[in-house]
Amino acid sequence: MQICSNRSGHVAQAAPGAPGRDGDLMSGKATRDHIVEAADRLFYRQGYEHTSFSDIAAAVRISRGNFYYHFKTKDEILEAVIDLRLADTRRLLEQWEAEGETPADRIRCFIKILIAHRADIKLYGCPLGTLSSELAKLNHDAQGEANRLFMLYRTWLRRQFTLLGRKADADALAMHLLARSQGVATLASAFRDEAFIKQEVRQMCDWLDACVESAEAPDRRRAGRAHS
Amino acid sequence: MQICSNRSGHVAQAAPGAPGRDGDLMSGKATRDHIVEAADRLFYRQGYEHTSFSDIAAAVRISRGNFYYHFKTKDEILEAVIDLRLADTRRLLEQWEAEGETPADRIRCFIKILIAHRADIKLYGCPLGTLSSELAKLNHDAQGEANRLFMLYRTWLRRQFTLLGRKADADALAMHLLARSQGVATLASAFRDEAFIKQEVRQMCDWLDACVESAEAPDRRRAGRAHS
DNA sequence: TCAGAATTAGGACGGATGTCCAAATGAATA
DNA sequence: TATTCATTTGGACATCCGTCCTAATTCTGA
Repeated sequence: MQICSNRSGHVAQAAPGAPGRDGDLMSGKATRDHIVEAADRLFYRQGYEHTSFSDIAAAVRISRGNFYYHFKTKDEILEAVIDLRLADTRRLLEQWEAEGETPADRIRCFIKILIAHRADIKLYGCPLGTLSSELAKLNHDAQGEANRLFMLYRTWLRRQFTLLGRKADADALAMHLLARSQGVATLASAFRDEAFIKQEVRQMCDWLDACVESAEAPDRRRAGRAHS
Repeated sequence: MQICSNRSGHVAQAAPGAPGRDGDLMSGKATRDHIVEAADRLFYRQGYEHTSFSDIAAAVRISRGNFYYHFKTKDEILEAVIDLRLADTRRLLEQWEAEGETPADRIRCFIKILIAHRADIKLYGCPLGTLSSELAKLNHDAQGEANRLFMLYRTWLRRQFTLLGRKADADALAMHLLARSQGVATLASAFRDEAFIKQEVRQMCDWLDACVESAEAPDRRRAGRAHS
């Protein structure tokens, strides 16, 4: 669900007094990071297969041949991009963990990420879902790695729902919420409709409130209708 | 939502006494249809960009050069595939219209298509959603045409919800249901989980029942919680 | 300052792709 | 049978892609 780079700085170890455009002076390790960041953005916006080495090279402003020094194959770049996203996601989840006081608050953080990234979602869909389905069609080896991103959110949400008092169906609730987010992203992108995102986010928040209610009063079966 | 060819026959004008495998004798127009059908299936399973002329040619068992006679460009094949899917979808919707006695029954037909095609969805996702997001990333001209597929379902569902007595929010309900279907397909494919499909379909049916209830008793605001 | 390592640039390569064409084949008609 | 048209074939083509190599450049430490 995170949209590309919510990493802190751009240059890891910025060289002193580098004038002009960003990344003029990049010391060793930084170039690799630049490549991965540019690939991350391009894979999201254009798709993995439709992004060529030249595209990334042009974005980072290095020569095409330079890639071979940092990555042997295109698959290695994909792997690095996925690792980057995994790390970013872990950081994001930790942040929510720290910010939200109650489990419901934290889940709301998850839901509201659709709002925060609505402009990108409208144009490019969800970075998780679109990458996952592309790799599925390519029968790509990294498919399993990419789906670990989904798994990260799934287990995190499951824990939140468990803490909420819905231990029995915590995983089902996590999957349900993930699916709804995915669906919202897909349709918002297809219809280029940001308002739909807001509308559905409101409903998901309402649904979450109902979950909390039914967890607090487990004998009250009526509220379970929303999610058996 | 329809999964590839639910068309009636395979060969349009079958030559008499054609033995062996299907499509041995194909008379003129039939070859074009064969190409489109094979492309339909391959675009769904491998994606549009990742499917080459050679792939389709091998599937139809014609020479690669033969394409130029039937289609000038690859885009033209895509266009034909989308047109085919549009026609199939229209036929499907008409069928549901005839089969279902109540609007709720007809909407249930829509929901249950996830069950009917769960094996394909698990492997390749939803043909609408995956094509839509692929074309979005390619910035392909046919993107608008592809999204007319979504529009077909949207307007059909909207009409059903209107007939159900939910005229005010019929479109929102239609979009909501479309989004949930998309999300279910995406996650079922990512996690290779057919059981999840069944589980979510059950919930969608429950949700539909709640919609019917709240439509029959519009003063009863409590039920609206499921979908404000 | 200078040698050696790290990094980058530029291009060669084989293969695959979409496009396009001329010749061959087949079917139907006169 | 001879002619005409529709259909199919196999391959040429220019281009792009991922990969890989070598030479140049830059950086680093003694």
